[in-house]
Amino acid sequence: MIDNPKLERILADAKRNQMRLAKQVIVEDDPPISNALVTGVDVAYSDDIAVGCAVTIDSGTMKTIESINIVADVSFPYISGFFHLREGPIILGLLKKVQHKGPILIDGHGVFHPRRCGLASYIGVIADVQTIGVAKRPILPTQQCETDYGKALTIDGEVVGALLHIEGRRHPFYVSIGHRISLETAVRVVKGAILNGQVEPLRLAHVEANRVLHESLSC
DNA sequence: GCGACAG
DNA sequence: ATCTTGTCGC
Repeated sequence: MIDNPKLERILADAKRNQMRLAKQVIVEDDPPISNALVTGVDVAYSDDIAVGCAVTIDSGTMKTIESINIVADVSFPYISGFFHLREGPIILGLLKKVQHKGPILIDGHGVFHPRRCGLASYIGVIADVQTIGVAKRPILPTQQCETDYGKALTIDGEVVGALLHIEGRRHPFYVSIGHRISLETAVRVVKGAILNGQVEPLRLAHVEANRVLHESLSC
């Protein structure tokens, strides 16, 4: 693993990097969403082996347009608030192979983060792509307020995300701006990619990542 | 000091 | 997230 003093230094550096990147996050639609293509990214693990997968679908038909995957070694541990140190490298490598351009759904938070730079924002700024954070659980306590696009999540009055309640689901999705998109549009994009109570691109990426993982595990 | 804490 | 069978609930 990594010894404590070494890890402390890495996290201190990562914090400064996150605060720097947070200032570069663009919270407007840039560019405006022009088609129905949406990409979902997920990573599956077995010890230090990781399989990342990106599935692009047409949210109008819910059919897959493109599916890419990558296998890599990952040793950095998961630490809340520093998810990017574990999953960032593999997702960045994955996106280099993705052809279709359009909003990318990331399994995690965007600006809903202690330093306003969760995995989705990190990926967005570093790769200069449109990203949206979609998580199943909050990372920080928040307040709520009603808006035209649903319940917004706020921290000390600052809007950091939105709740997306789906019928038939016990818990809501936590949607937040990743990069180059407005919260209103982010919610609309995720909403448009829902199928059977699930975010279809993320579900497909999850299934495919696990399939490839077990496949490459038996060889 | 104690508990919480994306995947 | 992952290790894992049957099981509770809609």
